[in-house]
Amino acid sequence: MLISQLAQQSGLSKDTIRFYEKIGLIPTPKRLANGYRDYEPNLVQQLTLLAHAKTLGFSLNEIKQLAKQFFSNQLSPSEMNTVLRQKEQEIDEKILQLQNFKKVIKQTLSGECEFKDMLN
Amino acid sequence: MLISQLAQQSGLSKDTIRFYEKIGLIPTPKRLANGYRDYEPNLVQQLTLLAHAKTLGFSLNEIKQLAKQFFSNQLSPSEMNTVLRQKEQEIDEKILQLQNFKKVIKQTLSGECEFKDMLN
DNA sequence: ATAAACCTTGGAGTATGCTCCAAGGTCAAT
DNA sequence: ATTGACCTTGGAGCATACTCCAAGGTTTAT
Repeated sequence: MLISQLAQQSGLSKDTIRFYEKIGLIPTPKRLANGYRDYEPNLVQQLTLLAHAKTLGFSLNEIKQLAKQFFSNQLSPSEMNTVLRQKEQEIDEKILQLQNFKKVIKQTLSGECEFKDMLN
Repeated sequence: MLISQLAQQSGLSKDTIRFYEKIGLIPTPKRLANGYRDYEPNLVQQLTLLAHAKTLGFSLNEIKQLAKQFFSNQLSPSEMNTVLRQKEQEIDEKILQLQNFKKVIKQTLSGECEFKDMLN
């Protein structure tokens, strides 16, 4: 799979994909005889997951560290468990914050919001 | 309320608060006779809300536009309703993505994850 | 009246995350 | 064999969001 196709299917730009490779966020792909990058099709899903993580407020570095921890095999099963449970908790917090946002929006919809002086 | 106190209570730095004022994200505060900024205590909650929005992946510009739309009074009630319902939907999507994340984490916890080749 | 702890402005610098060349090689079609 | 559509690298440039001076004014405490 060439980079254009991967770009098109993942929704990321070719430059972005090469940039992610440069910073070690995705594995260096195999190369064809002519030097072109040759991607595994499953990278589409990985990039999609990555893009979702970004819209959820995770930085590239956080994503990188997270993936490293997950797949390094340098963690004992119990350490791995701890990392995952902790991440699960962070995600639960984000969900709570979003639900709180929804509440603010609903209050605004029903005219009960007291944040009207937020802007001048 | 002086800027140091606001910084301390909101968890943002003084520079960040002044920066947010410069880009019009928060109202320009009253000034004391000596020129010092004098903040309303309720700005603490607004800054906290803002910080939460940031960790949820909203950019300062999105937050600004959102707040503008909400409080501009240039929207008819029905337009306002449309904006809010749309935002509510975006939030629901984020919640779904987070829940999907949790699922991936749980699969990893139980050893069913197929993303092990994500990093080299 | 001098120090310590506040505040002000303007502007420079930094980190992150792309985004866009420029210069050149490859490949398929006409 | 030339056009057009791919690909490569390296490096510059850009938007966002701070972060950190420098130079100076204010206030309180000794």
